[in-house]
Amino acid sequence: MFDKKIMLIDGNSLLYRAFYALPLLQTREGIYTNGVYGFLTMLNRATRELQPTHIVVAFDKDRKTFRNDTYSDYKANRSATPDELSGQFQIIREVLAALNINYIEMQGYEADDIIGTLSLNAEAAGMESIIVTGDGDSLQLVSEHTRVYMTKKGISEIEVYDPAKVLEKWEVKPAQMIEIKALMGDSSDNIPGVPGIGPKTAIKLIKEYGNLEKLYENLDKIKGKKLVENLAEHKTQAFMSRELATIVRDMNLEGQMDDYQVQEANPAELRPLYQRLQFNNFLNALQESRPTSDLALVLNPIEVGPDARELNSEEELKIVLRSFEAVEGVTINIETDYRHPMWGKIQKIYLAYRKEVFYLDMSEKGGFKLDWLKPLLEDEAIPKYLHNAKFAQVVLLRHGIQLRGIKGDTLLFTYVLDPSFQSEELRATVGHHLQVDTSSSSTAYLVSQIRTVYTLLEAQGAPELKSLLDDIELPLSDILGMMEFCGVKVDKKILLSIAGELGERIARAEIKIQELAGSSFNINSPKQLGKVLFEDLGLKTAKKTKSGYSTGQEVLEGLYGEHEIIAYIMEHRQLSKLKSTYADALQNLIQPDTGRVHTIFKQAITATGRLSSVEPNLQNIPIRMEEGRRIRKAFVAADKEWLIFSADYSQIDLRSLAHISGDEILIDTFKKGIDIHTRTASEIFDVPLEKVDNELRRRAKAVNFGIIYGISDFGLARGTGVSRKEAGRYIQEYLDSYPGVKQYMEDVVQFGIEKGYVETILKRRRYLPDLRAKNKMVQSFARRMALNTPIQGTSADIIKLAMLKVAAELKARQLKSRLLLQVHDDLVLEVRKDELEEVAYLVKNCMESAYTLKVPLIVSMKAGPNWYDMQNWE
DNA sequence: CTAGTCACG
DNA sequence: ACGTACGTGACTAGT
Repeated sequence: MFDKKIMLIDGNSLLYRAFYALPLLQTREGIYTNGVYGFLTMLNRATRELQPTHIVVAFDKDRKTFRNDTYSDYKANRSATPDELSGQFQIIREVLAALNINYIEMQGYEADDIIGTLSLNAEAAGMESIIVTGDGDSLQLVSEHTRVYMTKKGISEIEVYDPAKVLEKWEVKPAQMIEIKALMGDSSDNIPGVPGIGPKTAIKLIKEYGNLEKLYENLDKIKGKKLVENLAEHKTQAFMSRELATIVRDMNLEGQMDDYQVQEANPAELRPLYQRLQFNNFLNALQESRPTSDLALVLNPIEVGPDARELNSEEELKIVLRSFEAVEGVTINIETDYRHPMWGKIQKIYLAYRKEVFYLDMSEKGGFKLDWLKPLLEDEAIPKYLHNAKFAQVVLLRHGIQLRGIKGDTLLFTYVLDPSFQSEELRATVGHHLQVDTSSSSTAYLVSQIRTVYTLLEAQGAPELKSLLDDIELPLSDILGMMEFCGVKVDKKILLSIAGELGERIARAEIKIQELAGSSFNINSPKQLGKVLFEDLGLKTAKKTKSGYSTGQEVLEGLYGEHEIIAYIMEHRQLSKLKSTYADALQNLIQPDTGRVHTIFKQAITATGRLSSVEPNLQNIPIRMEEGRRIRKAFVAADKEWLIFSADYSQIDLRSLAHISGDEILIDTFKKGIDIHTRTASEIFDVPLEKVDNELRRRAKAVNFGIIYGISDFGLARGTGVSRKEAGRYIQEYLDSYPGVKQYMEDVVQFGIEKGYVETILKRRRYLPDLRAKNKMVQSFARRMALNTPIQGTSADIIKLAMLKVAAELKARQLKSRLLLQVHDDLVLEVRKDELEEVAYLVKNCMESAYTLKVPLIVSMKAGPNWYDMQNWE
């Protein structure tokens, strides 16, 4: 008896759990797979650990696949639609069929009911049951021969419940779980319970009285007036809740227990399925392994090893290094205590060579000297593989070590293959490409897999992407590393004085605002401000957000004439933004010993190929408004010998568009050096160039922006202030005037629909599966991205090329001047005064010749003692 | 940890 | 009928 073991899987809860636990995973064809992947991983793990003789998966048939309350979370956090979750249920069924695992669903019943019935039948047949689930509903089924195997913390941990464990956690017998639920309810299952009763009270009451009947018999003995009232008032609801919570255990199921015996899977069916889902590791397992059972086909045992071997002395290291064969290269990973290369202290270094991983304790007590590694790190001839090489490079630069011979970077490789993949984490990257659950993998294992991932990607990446990686991103990474290490000098005294002044003005505005409002409140709270404006002062409400009145700039501008207070609020907003984000925050990011701030340029974040900048973000230092622009006074040159120098592309996005679209009029305009917005105004408003006034030019400028962004009449109306209809006419006029652009817009969308991605001049891709979405809104979002990405991305490509040229030229001429920042169309350098002329000439040249477009690239330059006081330079 | 707001290209 | 301009990061309030 009880030597047979049936595994009863709650398909809904498990897939649901997996879906949320894993980052949204999508194949290039747009099939969502994270839920399926997580489900299979859990199935594997459970099978491996439990060794069942029988398996069944149960699905709900009458219940919605997800709940209303969580749907809104889901919508807010994930851009997926419900279709994509239910789509995954269908895929699971297909996979289960190929695995020859039975699944059951029955109209009018939930998965729990099927499981409840089967576990009872199993017991009668002398079998042990193990229920695999992601939620606690089935705890009531626990008995001597029925255990619950429940996933926790997403899917990474597992807890096994037997009667003792239930008692420990819930202080009652498994059968009493329904009484608890009857009182506390369960919003996810739409069980109301009794209001005001949560788990604590429910447990207390059931522990004392055993069940609802006894509880209500003794209602007069219960303490707490409100509690008794609630219990009395909701008596019917409590009993109804209990019924809802009770799992059916006597369904009429046709199958015999032995129908569910573990069987051989069908590789011929599995293979195309895994291919379509891009489950490469499962696929490999299919091809390579000589399966001992069907489940070995899905199983991909989590490899935790190899364990790292610790090296403690220079001698040991030398012996190991001697065994390295230069050509094969070595994998390196550096861990710091804080994830900023200029602030963090090195804690551990991992080296991996072939199958071995070595671990160096770099903490104080470890006593390992970084200098011992210097010969290895600086040797150009030893190829090195890293994940985020720039981080290691900058950390090492701080210790006077030049990391040379970087051959591969899995972060950048992952990015060029698919810029939408969001994660800088090595763990996530390895998990993503090798399709293994790395949640419990050791760092040593992850480091050992960097090389594996790199080789895998080399095998599957298109050649033009490999070239984008090797010729652009990898060398650029080195330049960005030097820029980060160099940093920009920031004068703390200037920031302090600006902050002081702003503080006073903010205080004055605050007093005035409170005077006018007649109450004291926090102006920085949109919620409180909305109340004051629209309730206390009774201003007419224009726009709403999810959670209340909108108090954004646009709304305030609309209210400008309505009340005196508005002007002060706008002033307060502006000033407190400047103070908190710039004047105050920047001070804390100055490195005390050098007086410089060291941003991190994120090279693998944006979907279009641009860089981004963090800690601090130096790509959004104010410039448009004079008030904020003054912040730039604090960004100063190193000393009297140096200048801040800035060179920016004029209209680079529109030039990219001219090139990509080949539109004759756009090309003509740029070739003749005519102001582009004036020309556009002349075209769409049908007036001669010299008759274009400021207002017409302003509108035309907005139209040009609209074109770049993937125009819509609504958006343009907002940008210009004209009516939506009027905006629609502008667009029509524009497309008639620029037929090349119109053609481009049609072509790029068509290309995107056919290939699944759009691309830039350097063949950088952005996958847009949503172009084929059924949901119109989702689709038109994707359409705008398809229109914008080649333009923005091409401009990003061009300035990256320019940076490579500039850096190479500065180095070749052995100039001391250096790149500091990139702000999308702007390069900022720190230039020695005696090099100014040469540098200006060289930078202009490199930028203008970075890539030969069908139109000229024009660069304008400025120089000065700080980032504010700049004079044009020619 | 999210939403609202606002700084930049 | 829907509800939109593209791409970022940081701060604050409030759950």
